[in-house]
Amino acid sequence: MKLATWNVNSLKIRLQHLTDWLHSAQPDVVCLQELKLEDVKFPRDELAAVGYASVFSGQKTYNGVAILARSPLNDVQMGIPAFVHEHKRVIAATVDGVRVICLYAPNGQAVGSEKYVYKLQWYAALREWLKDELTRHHQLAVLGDLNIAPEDRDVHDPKLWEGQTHVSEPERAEFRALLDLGLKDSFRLFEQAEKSFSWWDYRMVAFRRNAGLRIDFILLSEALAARCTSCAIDKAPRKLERPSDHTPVVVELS
DNA sequence: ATGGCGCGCGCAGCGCGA
Repeated sequence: MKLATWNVNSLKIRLQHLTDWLHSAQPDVVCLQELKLEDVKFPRDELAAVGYASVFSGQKTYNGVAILARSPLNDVQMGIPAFVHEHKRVIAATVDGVRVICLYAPNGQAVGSEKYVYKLQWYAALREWLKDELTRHHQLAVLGDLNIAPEDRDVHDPKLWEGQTHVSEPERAEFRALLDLGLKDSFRLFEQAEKSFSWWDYRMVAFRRNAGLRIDFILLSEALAARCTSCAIDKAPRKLERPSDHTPVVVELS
């Protein structure tokens, strides 16, 4: 079973990239973020035509999350139950016995800003919810754009980023709190190249300079981590014309 | 190196992302 996450930065613009990638990568489950479209505009039929069922929670212009799967998606839940908010950042569903949670974490804008405070509140609510979810679902995967670079090795230039959002200590503490629930960062279960990133700024030819961050993750419960045989970042879609600024992360489970 | 990009909205230029 192959699970993937990809922040597409507008599904409307990236639909062709997505369907091409589904064809070449052959994932069983894909979590998408930053759809930037209303549910009535979600390309359900186009995705069904290439073999994927979908559940989605979108809104105009901002945010928006979806799960695609080749098997039926059951017990769909949108949002964090105890954190009611208009932002569409969370969707969950069960596929082939695996509880799949798709997340688009708040950006946080700048340390100390209102949006930063909201980001930390969102993470506090997420942590409590996932703690509960892990008692209900043995086989649980959390996939998405978490907007935190957990360690300095996940940052192209830690000195440049020092004290910025995505790397601040309270954000990193929230990431570690997810690991403390028993979730594993699947990427770090395996040997990886140095300077492996999942996002690169559109500006300053950042991709060519590999000036990126690793902020997209697949976290696995212990039962799923035991089944995990690989985790990789697929940089190919970032090299296309008009790419998303993020690229897919993929795990394989036995 | 402090923004140069790319998106949505909507028709000019701004908010936002990370």
